[in-house]
Amino acid sequence: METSKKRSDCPISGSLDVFGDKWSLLIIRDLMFGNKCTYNDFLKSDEGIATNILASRLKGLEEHGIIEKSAHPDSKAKFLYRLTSKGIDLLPVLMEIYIWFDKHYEMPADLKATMRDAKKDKEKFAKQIIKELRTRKSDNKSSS
Amino acid sequence: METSKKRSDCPISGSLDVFGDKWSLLIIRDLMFGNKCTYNDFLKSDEGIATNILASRLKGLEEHGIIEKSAHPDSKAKFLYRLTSKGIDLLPVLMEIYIWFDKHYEMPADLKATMRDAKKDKEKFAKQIIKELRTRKSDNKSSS
DNA sequence: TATATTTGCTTGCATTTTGCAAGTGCAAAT
DNA sequence: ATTTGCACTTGCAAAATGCAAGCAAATATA
Repeated sequence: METSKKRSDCPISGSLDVFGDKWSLLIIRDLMFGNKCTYNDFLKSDEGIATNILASRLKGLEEHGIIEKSAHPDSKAKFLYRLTSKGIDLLPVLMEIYIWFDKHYEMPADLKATMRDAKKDKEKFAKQIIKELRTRKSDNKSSS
Repeated sequence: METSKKRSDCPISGSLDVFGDKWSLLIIRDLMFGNKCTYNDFLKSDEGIATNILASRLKGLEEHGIIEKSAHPDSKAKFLYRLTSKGIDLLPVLMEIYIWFDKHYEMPADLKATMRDAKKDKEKFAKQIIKELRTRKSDNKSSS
């Protein structure tokens, strides 16, 4: 299971116990930037997460209070996964990873412009994203 | 081995392919804040990394250009591991993880004061750390 | 209304990664 | 000359991951 014991008191170590695996941060990315919010949305991501792993990661993230699961307004067969405010607070971490990657690797073309914005004024960029995340709570278009 | 193929073109995914496991970021932490620089230094960290895993992670981080291995000035039996500038560039990522953790969990007492500083002026804090990392290249006291 | 499809999973099993203990070779200290 | 320290490697058990199939409830389709 994913309710593992903590390895030390170190904040980095403790954080890794929450999202330090190959998949959790990708789910968080999908929720934050990918406009994804259902199980099948996550399954369809480019990296190709296995369905059992996805289930276990969603459970873990929920247990750690990073995401929350709720009824989907469109259908009883669906569920809505959303970032909690604790999850949204990971935005700066994600942003710094993007910035690091941008500096040392080839950035996908469609992200280059966004990255320029983000680097120009991190605070502003973050606020914009957070605003979108909040408004997304009320509306819900799950079109690809 | 650790020369895994990339899962997608996504920067988050690509970054995780470099340091997205349970141990790599802890090694980077030790190099960045722990004043550690030898194999045994890393082995002795609180989390208790297994020696074979440590070896494989060091190899991976070196292959990815995050750290570099060199002769230890004190002894031919030792090696010196240091962050490259690419590795040092991960400082903002680490800092944001600390800040996130500080907000949502109990911070170890000895880090609270440091965190206050870091949050007050991130740039300044980062520059200070980087400065220390650079000067550390010339000197080298591996006392605990 | 009956059937097919979608959705969000679970289960079983093979493969891979991890963890643990022991061992190895070279350097350095005693 | 022998022991100790350092940086690993090796072998094997345990755990995590990946893959394919299955499954129940809800919804769409005929």
